[in-house]
Amino acid sequence: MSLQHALLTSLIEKPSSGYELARRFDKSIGYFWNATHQQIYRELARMEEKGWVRSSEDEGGRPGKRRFQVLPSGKEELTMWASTSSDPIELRDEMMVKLRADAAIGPIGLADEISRRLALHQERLRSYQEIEVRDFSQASLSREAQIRHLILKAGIAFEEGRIAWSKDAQAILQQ
Amino acid sequence: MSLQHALLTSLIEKPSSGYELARRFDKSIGYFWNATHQQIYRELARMEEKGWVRSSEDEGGRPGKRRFQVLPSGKEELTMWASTSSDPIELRDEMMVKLRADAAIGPIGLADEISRRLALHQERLRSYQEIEVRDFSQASLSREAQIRHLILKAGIAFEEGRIAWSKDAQAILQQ
DNA sequence: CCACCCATGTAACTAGTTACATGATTTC
DNA sequence: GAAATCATGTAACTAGTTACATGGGTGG
Repeated sequence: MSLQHALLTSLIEKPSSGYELARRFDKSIGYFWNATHQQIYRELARMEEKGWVRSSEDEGGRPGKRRFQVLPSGKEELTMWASTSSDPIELRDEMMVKLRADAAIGPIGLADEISRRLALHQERLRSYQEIEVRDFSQASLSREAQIRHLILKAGIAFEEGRIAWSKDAQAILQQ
Repeated sequence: MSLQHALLTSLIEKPSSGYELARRFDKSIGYFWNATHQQIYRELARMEEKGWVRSSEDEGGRPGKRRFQVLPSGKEELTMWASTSSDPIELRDEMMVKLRADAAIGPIGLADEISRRLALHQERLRSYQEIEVRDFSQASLSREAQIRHLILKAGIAFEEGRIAWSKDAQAILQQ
C-alpha cells in the first residue's frame, strides 16, 4: 500500500490538510502516483487510527480545516517500508489491448486515438521540461535536488519513449 | 474494464480454457496486462452471464475442462470498446515514492534495490529481444505481425528506458 | 447575491490480491 | 506411488473509482 507512504512523504515535506494534499497530488506527486480526494481522506483517517499522523484544527484557517503532521511512528514506518524491496511496476496499458484486438479482428481505426495520445504525451513532456529548466538547471545541486531531478527524469524519459513509439505506431496504422 | 476485453481478444485469437488463458497471461499478454487465475475465472463467468462468450466441456480433454469461445455479441462489444478513446496510463511506481522518501528523510540505502531492479529489467529486455528476433526479423511482415511487433517494441523501449534510468540513479545514489 | 473555490466527507461500486481448497492426470 | 502439473473454484480482503452531499468563504 504505497498511497499511505506517499502521503507520509508528502506530509514530512510539508504538513498539510487533506485538501492541500489532494491538490498537490494533481501536480508533482501525482505524476507517478495519483489519488482522488476520497482516497486521500480515507487513508489519512486510517493513518491517524494507527498513530502515524496527528491532525489539529488549523488556527486562523478555515473552520473545519485540519492540518496533518507525521508522528515518530509514521516516520519509522516510512523508513521501514522504503527499505523493503518491491517489484517494478507492470505496464498495464489499454492501448496495447486495443492494438491486439485490432490485429485479431481487423482494422478498427486506432490512428486517431494514437494521435490524440501523442498530443497528450507531448504536452506532458513540455510541462516536465519546464519544471526541469526552472528547478534543476543549476550547475551543482544538493543530494536532495539531484534525487528529485532523477524522479523527474524518469517521467521525461517515459514521455519521450511514448512519443517516439506513437510516431512509429502512426506510420504502421496509416499504411 | 479492460481485462474482459483482453480476454475476448485472447479468446478470438484462440478459444481456450481459463487455465490456458491464465498461462498465456503469464507470458505474452501479461507483459502489458497481467491477471491471476482467480480474476480470469471470475471475469469469464461474468462474460458468460452477459452472453459474450460460451463455454463447453472439452471432448477428449480432462473432465471439467471448459473451452470458451467468443459469441457475436462479444465480438461486437470488443469492437465498440476498442474504438472508444481512453486516457493513457499513469505511471504508478513505488520506486519514485521511495526516492522521494529518501530525499525527505535522508539516505535509506536504495542503491541495492536499484541494482536488483536493473537486473530484472535487463532480463526482461533480453527475453523481449529474443522474441523479436524469433518472430519479427523477416523483411516483410503482414499488417497483423507489424502490429504485434509494435506492441513488443513498446515493451522493449520501456525496458531500455528503465535500464538507462537505473544506471543514472545508481550514479547519483552511490555518491 | 451568485458563482466559484475551499474543505470535508459518506456510500456504493469495480478491480485486483491473497489465502485456501479440491481433485484428476501425467511423469518419473 | 509420489511429485508435478492440469484445472477449477470460494472467500475475504485491499485498493481505487464514481456519484452524491454539505457548508463556509471570497470576489465580482
